[in-house]
Amino acid sequence: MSSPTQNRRYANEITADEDGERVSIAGWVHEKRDLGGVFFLIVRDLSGFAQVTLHKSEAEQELFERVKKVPRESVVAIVGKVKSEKKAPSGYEIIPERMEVLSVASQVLPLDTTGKVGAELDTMLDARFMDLRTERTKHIFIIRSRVLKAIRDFLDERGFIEINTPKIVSAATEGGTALFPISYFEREAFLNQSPQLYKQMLMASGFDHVYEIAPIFRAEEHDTTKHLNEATSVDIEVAFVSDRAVMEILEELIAFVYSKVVDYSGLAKLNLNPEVPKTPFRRITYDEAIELLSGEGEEIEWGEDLSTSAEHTLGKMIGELYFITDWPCAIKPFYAQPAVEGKSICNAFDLMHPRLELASGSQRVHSYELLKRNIESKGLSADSFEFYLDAFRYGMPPHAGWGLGVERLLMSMLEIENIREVVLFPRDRRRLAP
RNA sequence: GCCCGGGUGGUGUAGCGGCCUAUCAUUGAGCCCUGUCGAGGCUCGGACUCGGGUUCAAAUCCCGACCUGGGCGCCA
Repeated sequence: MSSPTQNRRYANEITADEDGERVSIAGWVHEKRDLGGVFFLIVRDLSGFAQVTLHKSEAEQELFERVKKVPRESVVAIVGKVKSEKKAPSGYEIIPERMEVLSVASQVLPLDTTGKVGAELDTMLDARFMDLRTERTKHIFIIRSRVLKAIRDFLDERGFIEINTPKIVSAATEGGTALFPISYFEREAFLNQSPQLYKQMLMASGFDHVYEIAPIFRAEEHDTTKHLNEATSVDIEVAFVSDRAVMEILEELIAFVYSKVVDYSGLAKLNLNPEVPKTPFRRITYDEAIELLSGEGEEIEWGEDLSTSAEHTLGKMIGELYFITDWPCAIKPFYAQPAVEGKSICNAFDLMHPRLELASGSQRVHSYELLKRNIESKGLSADSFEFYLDAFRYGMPPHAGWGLGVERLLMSMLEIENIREVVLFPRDRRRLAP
């Protein structure tokens, strides 16, 4: 006897046109509906659902009893004949000849996979393997995959080279966030907070368009719906261009990603109907942002970063994706290029969604002397940046770039409130397993 | 880190001093039913986070621990 999973088909590939043909499906027992004389077994696979139908009077008794007994969420392989049937949800059903139980599921289940009863996020994450069997969660991660593919397609198309930089780094970093220390043989090392220094060093190498999609680690003890301790960042760096050029790449990329998501049929399962944002995105300067906020009674002192409530207020006023440009250098990293030498405004920008910040970038300092001065003026030691600064001494072109949070992009596109929902196995202040 | 909430069957919830032998739904076990698609009907099983206190009486009030949701801060 052949393997029951040989020539296995997906549920949504089978059509009523195949009436009478023998097919093989495999998946999880989603639901069982026992009507007495007729029994329906709903089998779920990646593609969707297949209805397996048994009539008590026609089916082989032993098979009928076994099908009735198989616990929900068990893994089964079914071989049977396709029957065109208008009363079946997808226009066809399968009249089984064989059923093999490949794995019996224990009862009772840690959460409901049919969507009848909800589950709290914590319950979902504890039983993520099962949560992924629900339609909603499954589609979130299929969309995530499409988003990442769209990003790669877009950047590849424009001649970018994909790079991989180290995730274990020495102490020198751009500052700001706290790092996770790790033991590296006899030395202390850290998990990287961003590929910033490395992607910039590549600008000196002649690789003048690079991108990386990789994890970043932040040891902040933040406990919010939009922060993770391990996140995925899309970083690009481009030589011989200004901040304006990389802003254009960013907005076109975002629009392209949206266009690849809106035509995904699974969006219906999330009850979403997103629109592709129009480019170019609105641009306001930091000064204009402060003024707008002041008009709403929200006073930000010049030179201070925008508070969460300021971000929300601005977001409500603008109501779409927008850039904030011309930031005070004081609240941007040392590598942000001043608009005019010696001035306090930098060629730096943030890409904002009405609910949260998605990306930030800038024109970079490419002068060795200025960069060294900037590092020192931020209270950092130039010595520990030697490996980085060296790249600026032997021919560093002007360059610009940005970093985009994949999870934040996803949660904003899909109107998901908690960032943990768009990560398979999120890492936060408390969660280290699964 | 600060400030507010919340921990009740597997899951999601109601109850918020005595009416609790704790509600409802779903899940589980079993039975009836030949077209279900959140199937329907009937029977049964299953829970008050832990420790201390107040009280004649605690799921309910107080204290502590642990877990957890949100807002803010930090941060991207």
